[in-house]
Amino acid sequence: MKRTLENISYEEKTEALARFAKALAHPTRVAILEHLGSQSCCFTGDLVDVFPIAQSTISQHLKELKNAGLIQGELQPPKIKYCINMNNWQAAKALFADFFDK
Amino acid sequence: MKRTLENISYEEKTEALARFAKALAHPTRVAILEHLGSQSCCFTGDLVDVFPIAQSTISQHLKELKNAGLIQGELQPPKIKYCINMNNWQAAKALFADFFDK
DNA sequence: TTCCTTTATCGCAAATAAACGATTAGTCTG
DNA sequence: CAGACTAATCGTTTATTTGCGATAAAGGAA
Repeated sequence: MKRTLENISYEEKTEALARFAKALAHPTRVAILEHLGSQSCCFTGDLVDVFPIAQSTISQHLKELKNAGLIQGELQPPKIKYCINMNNWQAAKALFADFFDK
Repeated sequence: MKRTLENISYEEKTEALARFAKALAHPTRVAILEHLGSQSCCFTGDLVDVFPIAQSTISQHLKELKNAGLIQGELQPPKIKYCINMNNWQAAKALFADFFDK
């Protein structure tokens, strides 16, 4: 990849939408968010119990969701409580709504 | 990947959302859809002119969008006219709207 | 049929993503 | 400080994605 000299650049909205979409591009991450939505918050350990995948894998998915800005973690020793980042969640919601309104 | 014995299965809605999201997970594909939305339809060749990427690359992106069901091609010799698949577009729209309404 | 135009596919290379087990890093409690 | 517990990171393997040029299809026109 990246074999072209110049990188194409798109509108910031386009890039942002693609970034959010990428975060949602894996069913496990969607499921995590759904779970998070219904509980409003939860701990990593809860997810490990819910989903039959390794703890490290879940941690990675959480990391990506965090990087995308869709969730945020709050230290609550000895656990970490993850919640949806409502600001960015609303931003994403608006982006998608806008996008599909064509 | 896929090193676990059993494949986890998710709700169909979850999978569907992830599939659509995957299709939107690349800025070029988002841009193609935006372009398609503003024109309602267009030809592959148009896109090659608009985006500074190889024709084969665009063809691949179109293929993925087609596989995801977001667009459809109509033979209009010697070209192919691509349009948004409104049925699936609306379905995707509803899925995302639902998802973000948490 | 042969040529021309358009688009899809093939084959390859490089980059990312996905998953796991093992280890490390934090943060209390005793 | 030592131990216990939770979650993140590391290192590896495998799969998927992205991109390109080159080639093949497909269709209509000459």
